[in-house]
Amino acid sequence: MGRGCGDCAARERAICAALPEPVLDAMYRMGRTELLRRGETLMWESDEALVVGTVRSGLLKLTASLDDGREQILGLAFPGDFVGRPFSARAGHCVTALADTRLCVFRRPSFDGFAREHPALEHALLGRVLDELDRARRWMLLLGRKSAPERVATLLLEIAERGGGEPGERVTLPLTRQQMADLLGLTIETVSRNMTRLKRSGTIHLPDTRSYVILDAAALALRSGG
Amino acid sequence: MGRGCGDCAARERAICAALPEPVLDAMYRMGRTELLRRGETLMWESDEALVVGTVRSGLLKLTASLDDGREQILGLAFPGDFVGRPFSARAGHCVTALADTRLCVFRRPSFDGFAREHPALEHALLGRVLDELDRARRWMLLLGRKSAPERVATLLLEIAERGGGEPGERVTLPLTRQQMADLLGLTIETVSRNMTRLKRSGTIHLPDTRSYVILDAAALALRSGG
DNA sequence: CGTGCGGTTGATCCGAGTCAAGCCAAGTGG
DNA sequence: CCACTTGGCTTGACTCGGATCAACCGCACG
Repeated sequence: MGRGCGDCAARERAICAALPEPVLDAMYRMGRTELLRRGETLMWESDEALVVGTVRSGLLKLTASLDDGREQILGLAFPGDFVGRPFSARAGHCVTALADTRLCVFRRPSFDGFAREHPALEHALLGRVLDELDRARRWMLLLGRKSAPERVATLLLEIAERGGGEPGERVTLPLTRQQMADLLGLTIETVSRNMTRLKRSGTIHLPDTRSYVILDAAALALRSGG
Repeated sequence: MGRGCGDCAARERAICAALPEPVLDAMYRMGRTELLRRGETLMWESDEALVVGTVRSGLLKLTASLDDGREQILGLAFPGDFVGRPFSARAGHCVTALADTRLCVFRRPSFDGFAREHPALEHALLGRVLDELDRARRWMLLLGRKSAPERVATLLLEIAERGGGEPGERVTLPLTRQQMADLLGLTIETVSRNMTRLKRSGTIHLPDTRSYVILDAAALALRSGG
């Protein structure tokens, strides 16, 4: 696949879907495949953002932090998701791998120029960013107004839904308890306590610490607060 | 100015800036001026979103709520800002006037089609939505991790900055205490207490309940937590 | 084997929520 | 003119949920 990241870009479900062939070809030549090991960081909150990219496999977190180290996860990037901040020098958040992750990476200036010349790409990007904004705003409601039990219930439902499995199926949890806490604006202890509370009430089953089964979806939805 | 909202659209600083004349002309014909009185709502969280628009004058809030009435303000829309959710049937949030507001409104389906045909418009929109996403994410850090005093300090700095006046200038506060609370994920009492605490410490001055003067910007920045 | 990491659980603390009272300025109606 | 209401705001007393501090478990790994 030469210098670019051919089959990588070609298989992106969101950004590249619906792009005409010649546009895709040109994109191939711009992109490079990059491997990010668990824990490594693609870009920093305060640095100039030199790249954008799409996730091929693995999982990334976007985070922002306060001076004293308090951290908030702003979102996760699953395979197919776009990361980085086009048209701006600063991303405003860190991007770090939660698992070994393969990316298709573009230098930002080239990507910006390319996007400006290809409305189909900008249209796809716009749809993607609008979805992301919706998700961020729903999360603002959770962070601003939901109680700890509601937050945990919401997260479990969301992940189960995102995975798309049958109700009653085993869901794999791609996050540690600490990462759940960082996503929910809680502490690890509070997350843990609420998980065991859900377990004891028979709402969920916990085969191991990185997966769960929803036993009573209605009860979980009730606890999620709407 | 006929049926459309000619000078309205023409003067939007963000969406229409950089659009070529013929595109603007076509947009004129699509848009309608609408007046929203303080407290009236343009669209509801759960309803189908039939319109999008830009704010000419006044102030709007975007909100989401839980079943039991707890409310979170997701953002404010000042003159020039775009509101609504293009390319989707559901906005996912309410849009309500905090003051009497004039809007330039477009039926969503027409706007969507028009945007698809005019890459310059989609590009402008993309830039706007990316900024909005950045802002939402910075607010997620506040909601998830900042203490009440930090939240209040952050808001006062942000509004002062957005207004762009000199340091030491009187800043008019476009929000009631309740609205500040809804924005910060706090209660009205906590906001009030922290305002008086800042006043007593000499960090700010409060000429009346709807304006303030920053006396010690450094101290305020320090209290905002980074 | 120990060591470290992720997770759980308990005891305690504290910050923000809740409940309640009261202030002040701007209506409103007699 | 005054009496009364209303809405926005402040303040105090108290409660409670989630943070903090600390101990401990279980397991993978050198």
